[in-house]
Amino acid sequence: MTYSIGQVAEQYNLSIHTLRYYEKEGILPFVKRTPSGIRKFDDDALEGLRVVECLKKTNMPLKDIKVFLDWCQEGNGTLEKRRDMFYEQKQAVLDQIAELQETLKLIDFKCWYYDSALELGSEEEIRKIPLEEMPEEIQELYRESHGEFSQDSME
Amino acid sequence: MTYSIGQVAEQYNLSIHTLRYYEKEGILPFVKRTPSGIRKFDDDALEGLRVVECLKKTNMPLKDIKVFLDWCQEGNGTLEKRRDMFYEQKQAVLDQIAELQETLKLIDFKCWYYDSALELGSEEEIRKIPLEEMPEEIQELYRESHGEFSQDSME
DNA sequence: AGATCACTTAGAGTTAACTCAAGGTCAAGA
DNA sequence: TCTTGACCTTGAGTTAACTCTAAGTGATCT
Repeated sequence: MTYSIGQVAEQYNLSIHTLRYYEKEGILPFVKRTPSGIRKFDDDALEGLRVVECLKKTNMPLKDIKVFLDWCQEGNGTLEKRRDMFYEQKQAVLDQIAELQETLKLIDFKCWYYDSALELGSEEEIRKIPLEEMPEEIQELYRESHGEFSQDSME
Repeated sequence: MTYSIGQVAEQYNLSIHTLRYYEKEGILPFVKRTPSGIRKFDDDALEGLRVVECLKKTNMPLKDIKVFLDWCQEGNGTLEKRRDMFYEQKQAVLDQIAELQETLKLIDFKCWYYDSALELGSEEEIRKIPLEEMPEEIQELYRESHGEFSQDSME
C-alpha cells in the first residue's frame, strides 16, 4: 500500500509544504516516486516519518535527525552510533521531563498566589503574608522554585 | 542590593544581548536605570526575570509572556486573567510531560532494537524476528509507540 | 592623562523551521 | 476535449529568538 503526499500530510497532521521541505532537507530518504515524478509513501517511508516525528517531539533539531537518517542509509557499520544516539536522546528526554517538573513548582506556587490574591481582593494583601504563615506545601513550592533566596517581592 | 546587566547575565546564564533584547520587547518591565542610563536590576527585577525564565521553560512564546507582564502592570483588575493563565500553563506543562513520556516508548523500543541488532551483528537479523517472539515488555513498547499498525519494517 | 573595561544605542545579520506563490504537469471525470 | 484537482519545482518570504557590529559614554585603575 502506498500513499500520496496529501494523504500522508492529513494522517500525520503536517502540511504538504512541510513534507516537501523535509524531503529537501534529507529527512525523508524512504520516499519513492512514480515514473511521472509523484511522491509515493510506502510502509518504510511511513515508519521513517514516525521516527522523525518522534525525534522532533524530543526537540531534536532537523539537522541532527538527518545525521541519524544518514547513518541508517550507511548500513550496519553505524549500528553502534545509532544505538548510542537513542540512549543519549532518552537521557535528554528524561532531563526535559525533570525540568518541566521543576517549573511546575513555581507555576503551582503562582496558582496558589493568585487564588489567594483573588480571595483577599488584592495582590497587596497576599504580599503582606510572611512566608512562615503560608501553608506548609506552599512554603515548600516557594523555596524549591526560588532557590536559596530569602523572601523578596513576587513579580 | 542591585546588579548590573553583566552580573545578571552571568547569574542567569543569559547573554547581555539577550537581556537587552528582552527589555526592548517589554519582557523586563522592572529594570531601573542610573542617572547616566545604566540598567540596574533590583530584587523586583530579578523576581520578574525568574518568572520569565520559568515561563520560557514551559515553551511559552515571548509575546505571550509580555501579555502576562502587561497584566501585572495593570494592577488588581487583571488578577483573574493572571490566575487563569497560570492554570492553563500548568495544564500545558502537564501535556508536554505526557507527550515526552509517550515518545519515550518509541525511544525505549529503539534502544532495545539497536542493542539486539548489535548483539546479532546486523539489522537484518533483528528485523526477521516476528513481534510475538520479542520480550513481552518490548512488544508493548512497540504497539504503544506504533498505534494500531500491524508490524511493518522499522526504519 | 591615558588606558581599560563594562556599559550604552541603533540597527543589521543569523538560524531554524516552516510557509507560500508562481507557474507548470498530469490523470480522471462530464 | 475540457475542466478540475492534486500533484510538481524553484525560489522567495516569514517568524521567533536571538546575536552581533559599530560607534560611543562613563567610571576606575596606573
